[in-house]
Amino acid sequence: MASSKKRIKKAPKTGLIKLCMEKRMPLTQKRKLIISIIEKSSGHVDFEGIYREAKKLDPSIGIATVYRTLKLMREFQVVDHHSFGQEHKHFESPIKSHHDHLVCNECGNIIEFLDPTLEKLKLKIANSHQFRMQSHKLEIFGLCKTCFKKI
Amino acid sequence: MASSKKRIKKAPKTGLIKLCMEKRMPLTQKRKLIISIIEKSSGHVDFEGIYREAKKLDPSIGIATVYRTLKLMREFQVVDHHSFGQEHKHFESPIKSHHDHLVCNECGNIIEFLDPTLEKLKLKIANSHQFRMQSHKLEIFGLCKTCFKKI
DNA sequence: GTGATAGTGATAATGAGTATCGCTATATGA
DNA sequence: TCATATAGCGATACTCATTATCACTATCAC
Repeated sequence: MASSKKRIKKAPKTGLIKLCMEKRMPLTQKRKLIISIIEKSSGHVDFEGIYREAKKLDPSIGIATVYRTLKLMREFQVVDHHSFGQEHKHFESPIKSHHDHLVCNECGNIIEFLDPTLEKLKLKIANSHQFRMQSHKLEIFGLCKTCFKKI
Repeated sequence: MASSKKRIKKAPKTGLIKLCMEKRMPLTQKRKLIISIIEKSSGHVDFEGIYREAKKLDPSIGIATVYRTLKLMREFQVVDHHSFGQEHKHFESPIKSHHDHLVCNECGNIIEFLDPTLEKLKLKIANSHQFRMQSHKLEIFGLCKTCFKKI
């Protein structure tokens, strides 16, 4: 019967853990471990990376705990997650010229637009980072005219 | 033994089918059906929508054929597919302020950037469509400095 | 026609993510 | 200090979208 605490209530710890406490997300040693991994990975980590690192630091940790903690963190809005892959794919003819999208969070409707200033700016930004642009994608999420009126 | 042709070589058909022929993608009746569904859906369709419509127009069509055709079309670059969901999630601390991403297609590295002009422009575009912006995401894909030099 | 080959539908397999279950650790109260 | 309630845990069963497999069919070149 060691004294491994599962529910921690204090400890002013690092920024992200502090944020979790402020948002009243219940913390445990395992959760703190996962949180610190996300925080330490100064840029971006995917599930695989988090799980591998967590397993290394605490081999007893289960895959479900990592998934659960990430889900919990999303619910408490203490992580952002970006997706660079594809999930809910929409197909369209490439005969149409390039355009970007306004996606309504309420009705799911998609409005296409093309803004020449924006296109130029994208290229300018890439160039300023000595980055060779091949493709690009901008999505603006929010409420369309109709849904905004309803709410 | 009806005369349902499976491999079509001519017929100057619609724009998207023409594009397929130009790119030498082998066409069949079933494939043409799927292609026409994508083309007709003037905006965006997801798999579910394509399959439902295809099944309605030709109940004998199998789910595998729809998946196969879409995959083939991607390989022949005759469709664009956008994803508004999330697949390969990257997690990061929200303590960091908003920023966009340059994603290297070669090494997978991600460069963060923030451009005030861009941020203003996003809002301006949303407003011009009477769209209430809640969040937004810009990703520029291409080659980072290092990978560009290598190639 | 005859074989060779590509396309097809049904279905098995895969894999990421989630739900379930029995067990453990913690907190609270007597 | 012990008892009980409850949250968290790991293992694993399960789900569901997508892909691979397989036996069969249609088409093409001859």
